[in-house]
Amino acid sequence: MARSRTRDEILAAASRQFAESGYKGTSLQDIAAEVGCSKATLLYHFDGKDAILRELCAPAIAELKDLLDEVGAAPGPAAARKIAVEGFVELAMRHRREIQVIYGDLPALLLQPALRPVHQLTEQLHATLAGTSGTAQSRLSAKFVLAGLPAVIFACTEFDDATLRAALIATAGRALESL
Amino acid sequence: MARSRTRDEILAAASRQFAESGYKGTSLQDIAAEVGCSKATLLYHFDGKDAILRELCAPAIAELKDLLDEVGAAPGPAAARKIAVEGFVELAMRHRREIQVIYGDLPALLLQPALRPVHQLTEQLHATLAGTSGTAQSRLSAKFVLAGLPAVIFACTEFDDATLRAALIATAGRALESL
DNA sequence: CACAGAACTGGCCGATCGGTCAGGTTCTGA
DNA sequence: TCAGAACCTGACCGATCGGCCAGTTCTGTG
Repeated sequence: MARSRTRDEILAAASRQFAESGYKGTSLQDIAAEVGCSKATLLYHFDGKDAILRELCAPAIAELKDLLDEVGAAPGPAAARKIAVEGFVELAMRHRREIQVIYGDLPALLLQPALRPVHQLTEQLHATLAGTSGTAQSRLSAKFVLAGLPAVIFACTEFDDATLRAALIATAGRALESL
Repeated sequence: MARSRTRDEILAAASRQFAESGYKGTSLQDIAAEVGCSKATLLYHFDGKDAILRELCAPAIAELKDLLDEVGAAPGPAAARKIAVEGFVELAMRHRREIQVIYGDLPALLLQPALRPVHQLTEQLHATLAGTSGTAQSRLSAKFVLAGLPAVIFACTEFDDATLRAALIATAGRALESL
């Protein structure tokens, strides 16, 4: 995979800047400046700005897909919801920046080719959290949780991971417990 | 105030496009095209792109300030929190698009001159929701609610306002009730 | 040492960005 | 009737965007 040191540094700088300034708000020149190389070097290692975003988000998107497979194999709706919440918290914490980039710039960023699969995956996750009842209240709580989790995970760097994980699962659980 | 019909149409188009595509993702040309006028006309009516954003968000920001004054005059922490949640839901619903623009693009958009006051106001709101205990859990829940509310309000156009308002207050209340 | 291929760069491209300006048109009140 | 205000526009500006390419430097191998 990671074939060159410069290539990794480009991904790292892009991750940081995309999360901080947004995809549109970050130029190739900005990334190149942080890496300490020329803009042409970025385009030597990647097929374009979109390709950088795609490769950056690929692991997170793949894990999101795995999570949904796991959710699909759950014995019942309650178990599915539990897996979805805890799994998403875990996933979002492992990929803080990417999740921030993806979920922080919706819906504008969803039009980006690199994030094509995300929309469907998010819809599935939403459906799981909302449960089978399909009431307005349940769908709304699900959206609430899906929006709140990434925002908090990115914003809260002050807590250690264990504390953050436990608190998020508790808060999300309370928000969803109307069902 | 609104001195011309074209001026209002510019604000309406800008509001819609900023919310849909983000501030950076919307060009003056895009707005002009929707209005059906030239780009120069936008800059005749406004001092620049930033001025459009400023005027667009001014009412929402003013109401946010009023809300915080009201919160400050509450008899106790519990009452303050109740006023904050219900007031913010009401405010965010009345200014769906603007709230989406402001809260949907953080933190990149906060650097925009037009949104200078927003950061401090948001901090105050956060402090109110978190309460005086200052525990990690309470601060985290507060951020969770502040991120979730705007996202849901913008995303959920399927429910009537009364349903939405009631459900949001209930969900936010549950998320916060660890205190 | 020679050489192939990977890594990297400066310079350039067309497009588009926000913004300016001179000038034309339309509205309005004395 | 007519001057001035209000309104609107096409043409243009410098800056910056993502992307491209020819050419140079680095590096590992026979």
